[in-house]
Amino acid sequence: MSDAYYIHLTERLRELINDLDACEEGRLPAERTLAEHFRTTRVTLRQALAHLEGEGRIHRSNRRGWFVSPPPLDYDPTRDAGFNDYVKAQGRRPRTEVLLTDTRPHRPAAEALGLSTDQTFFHIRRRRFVDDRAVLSESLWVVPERAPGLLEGDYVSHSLWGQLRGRWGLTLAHRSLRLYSEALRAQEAEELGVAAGTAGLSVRRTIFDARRRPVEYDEEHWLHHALCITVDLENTS
Amino acid sequence: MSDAYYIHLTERLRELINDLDACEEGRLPAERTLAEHFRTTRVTLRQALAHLEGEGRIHRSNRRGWFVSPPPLDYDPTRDAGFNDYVKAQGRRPRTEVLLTDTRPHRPAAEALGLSTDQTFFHIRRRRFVDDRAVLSESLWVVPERAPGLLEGDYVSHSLWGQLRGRWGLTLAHRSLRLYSEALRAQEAEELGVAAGTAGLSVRRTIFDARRRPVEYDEEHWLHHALCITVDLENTS
DNA sequence: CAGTGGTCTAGACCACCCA
DNA sequence: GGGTGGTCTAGACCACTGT
Repeated sequence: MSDAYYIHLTERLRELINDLDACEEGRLPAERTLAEHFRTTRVTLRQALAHLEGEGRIHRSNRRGWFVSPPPLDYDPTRDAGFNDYVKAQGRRPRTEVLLTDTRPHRPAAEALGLSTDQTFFHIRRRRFVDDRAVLSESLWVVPERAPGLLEGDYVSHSLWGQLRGRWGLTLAHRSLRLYSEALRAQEAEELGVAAGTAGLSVRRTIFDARRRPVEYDEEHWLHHALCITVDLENTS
Repeated sequence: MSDAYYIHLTERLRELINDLDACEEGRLPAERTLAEHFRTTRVTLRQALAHLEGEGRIHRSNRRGWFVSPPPLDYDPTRDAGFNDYVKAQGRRPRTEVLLTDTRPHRPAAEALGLSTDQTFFHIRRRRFVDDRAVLSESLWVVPERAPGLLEGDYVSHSLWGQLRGRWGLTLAHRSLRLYSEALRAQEAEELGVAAGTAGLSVRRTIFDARRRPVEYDEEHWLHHALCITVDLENTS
């Protein structure tokens, strides 16, 4: 039924968003204001907003309101350019917050890396921002034998992978990626300032060095429209 | 607010889904029936269903009802194993329908491949099923000079890439992928039997041969929870 | 034609954010 | 404390699917 009112509403809101985008303040008016303006109810209005959210045109910050979404970030998970580098290269402003570090076993990491389940890891959990919007919550588990003293280092402002190569001479030779569309769970959602159940994209990486020794396992949870994944391959057939 | 009723409902429905999953018929009862059973309204019930849909536990076929979702398909877009092969390898049943073939210019393909915009292509549009559920709508544009006579061949039951290698001796040496979370547009949604705006995953591929000649460009639109993308890389740092 | 999901109304109260 | 989004009610009619 393409003549549903919320479809029409979606198009009208799209125009509004384009106008807002030109302005500084990319925030939409209150739902009640919009509903009144378009002579409909909040339910129908929210249906249209949800539609635009699904397209990645707008997003909401939990209980704060609706905002125009910036263009997605290009991201190549197969390259080890640091987050800071590729965000800056796209004219955006990166920021990283470390939420926690510890040393302990972690079953999924152990299984992915083929280690025994009581293997301990250096664990880093952090949150990353683009232009002051939290877009990524991630956890890394590094095999301590590969990078002794890692947690004493400055693993935030410098690229972690750069350090693994530079300080410990590791070659990140074998990498396995898994990408999956998900609904963000309570913890990640809270860290990213969105409602639980918001659409996300999960990236899991398992890395071995040139001697096939396990190096690292990590899980990334992205706001799903914050990124466009790109991969360039040469001669891998 | 984790004590919202729809959250509780979500958990109850999750149990119901697990039970249904064991049975043959993976269809949920009617919304009105469920709403009455849980002593709530359809609005609230649908909120819980939408939550589970976002998690990929259930999906709907437009106006037909809600169904338990099967596990996602593992898919490596960097390998050129045919769809039929890797679906079967996972114990699932593949099927392909050709929706249309023609020969004409296509601007996005031309731009991606670095050709002039009046370049014509062999165009194939098809729909692919896993266990009789339509999960993928795709269009391919092949440079005619690379594969003369392609559209007369049996490009359906055999792997297209296999033919490019076998019949025309092409090496698919340089590949560029773009993955993006999207909302399915009217045409793809209709082909997949879902409502427009349903969450999807878009995969775009650009391929050059060993001599860097343009070979093919394609766009895939997947139901977003129908697949888990996996990529294995060796020594690419 | 009966039953289903899709859309919509006109309200209401609550939890949280920010000034 | 005022305003915001988040949740919820109790209905209604429409469009489509399947028999």
